[in-house]
Amino acid sequence: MKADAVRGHLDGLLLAVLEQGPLHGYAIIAAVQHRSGGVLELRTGTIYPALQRLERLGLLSSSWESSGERRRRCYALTEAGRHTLAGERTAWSEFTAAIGSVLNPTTPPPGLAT
Amino acid sequence: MKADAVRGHLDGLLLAVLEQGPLHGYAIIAAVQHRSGGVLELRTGTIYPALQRLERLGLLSSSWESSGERRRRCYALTEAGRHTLAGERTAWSEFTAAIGSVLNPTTPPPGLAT
DNA sequence: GCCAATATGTTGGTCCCCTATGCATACACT
DNA sequence: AGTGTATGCATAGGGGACCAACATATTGGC
Repeated sequence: MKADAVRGHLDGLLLAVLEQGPLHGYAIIAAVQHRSGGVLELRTGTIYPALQRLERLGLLSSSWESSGERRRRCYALTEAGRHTLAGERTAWSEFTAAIGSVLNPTTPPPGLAT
Repeated sequence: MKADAVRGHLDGLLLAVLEQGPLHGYAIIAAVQHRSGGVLELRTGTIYPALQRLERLGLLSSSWESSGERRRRCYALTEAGRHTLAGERTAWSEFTAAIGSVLNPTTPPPGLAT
């Protein structure tokens, strides 16, 4: 998987892994990597600005968790985030359908048993 | 479909529509639009530089078609292009599998009958 | 004391596509 | 003859998004 692959789909990934409960940045990286079968390895320089942006947009809310442990900024999905996630899923299926139908057309090239 | 959607997948689209025969730039735009069900509308400022780049890479070869008509630069897949196209298709399926498994995990969220 | 793992963040750079623009030819309509 | 529309190729400039690299701090093992 080329390094740049998630371009344009990062927001959906972040929202999706937070659907099942709040996580902090480092754990989000691990969650995405795990759920993608080890394929997607996000960088800190990628997700921290993205998380801040999503919080600015009101799709996430954050809080510091410091009790007994190392300080962690935990992000949780807001209602708006849940709604946006649903939209991202729809957009994803439309996107894959569009690209897929060009890349692998259902109309086969001529020449196989007419 | 957001304007920027094809980012990172343009090469595959161009190679794919040229698989069934040579086309010129304007026809490539029409072919992509048609095969995507009208969803993907590439711009000339997008594809002409891309076609030149793919030719530089040896994946396409071009020739001017001027006989009796308006001048057209027709692009055709080379053997290397055909090979790259196969790779793009593999990469595409890996890509969709990776993003899809994060966006729509097969492991459902806990709380539905065990 | 040192190093690895955990954890959050910023900075600079690059790539890639889009918007906007320009130019040229063919054809229909008036 | 002039105008408008469709066809056709091409470049310039801009911006967004992600990455690589770096900076900092704590925890725990050796």
